[in-house]
Amino acid sequence: MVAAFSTAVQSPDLAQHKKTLRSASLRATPARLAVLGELLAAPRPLSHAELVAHLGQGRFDRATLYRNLMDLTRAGLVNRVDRGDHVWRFAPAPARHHDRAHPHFVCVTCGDVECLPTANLAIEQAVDMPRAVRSAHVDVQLRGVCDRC
Amino acid sequence: MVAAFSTAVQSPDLAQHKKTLRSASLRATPARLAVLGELLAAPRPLSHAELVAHLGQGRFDRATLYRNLMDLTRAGLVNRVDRGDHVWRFAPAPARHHDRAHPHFVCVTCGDVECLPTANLAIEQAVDMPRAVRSAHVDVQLRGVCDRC
DNA sequence: TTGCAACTTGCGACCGGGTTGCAAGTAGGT
DNA sequence: ACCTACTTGCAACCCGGTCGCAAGTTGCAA
Repeated sequence: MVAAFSTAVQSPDLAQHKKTLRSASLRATPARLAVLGELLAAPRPLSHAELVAHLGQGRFDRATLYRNLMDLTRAGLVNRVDRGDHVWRFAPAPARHHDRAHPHFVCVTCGDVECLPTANLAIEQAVDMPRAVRSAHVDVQLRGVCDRC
Repeated sequence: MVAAFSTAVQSPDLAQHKKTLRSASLRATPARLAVLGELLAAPRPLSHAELVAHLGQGRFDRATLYRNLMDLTRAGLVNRVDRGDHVWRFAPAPARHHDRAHPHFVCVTCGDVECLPTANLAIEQAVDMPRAVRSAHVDVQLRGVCDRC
């Protein structure tokens, strides 16, 4: 009964996150749910250290949090980004529309990544450019300070 | 006389590097000259660890090499770049033509940075884009694999 | 509901890049 | 040649990132 009760009162979010994990073939463990929930609730990408500060107070080990971040990243539920300060930050993966190439706006202050519409960028080709550029095999990043920062 | 002799036979490069350092208000110490020479001779940006491997064999301390890399970077003679693998790499600063904005091609494999002509990139503006993009306060990076890699 | 294999966790330890304090040594202007 | 400010070597430290292992959980299947 205790188990049944606690299941009944768990927040809709928690149930949703559980589904998300299971559909990614990941077990829904407390640590995993906490990590996912924390990342989804955070206003910006969190570093491993920040996550440890939030969830590590005797609740979860830093190695556990680290491995969960890796699991979520490998599963594609979370993106690992580098703001440029040599610290990995983790953000929930945005809705999948990455099948088609498009430029990204990367905030150099908060590390946030924003997708820009494909139509808004054009590159004139020239023969002396790297092959990767000519064949459009590049990730286009506009790096600057976002509106919030 | 010994001093005079060794000065006489020093390579043209060495003399040039000495000038470079002095014009940047940096003392021309052996370690500094070695670091600058190594970076200029290298075909690609070197990490601190690589530099230690090349020059550290009993010749210079890793802290010394580290501080010299920092000094050169601060002085603008060297650029510190991040390939994305969380290791700083140092490359001699290219001839200054960075007064006007232009896109960069960053090789995600070797870390090399190449400047592209301004005219070859055009960004269509839209009202819902970040202010930084609209005001062109962004560094445009095309990230891919360069021709050599 | 129970059983069990596979997966997770906590702990402890390690690694390596990056960084600093301090005392001894050196570059270079005068 | 001299003197001062800048450099060096050494030794240590910090911290993010990782891993091995034994104990604890999860969730499929019976």
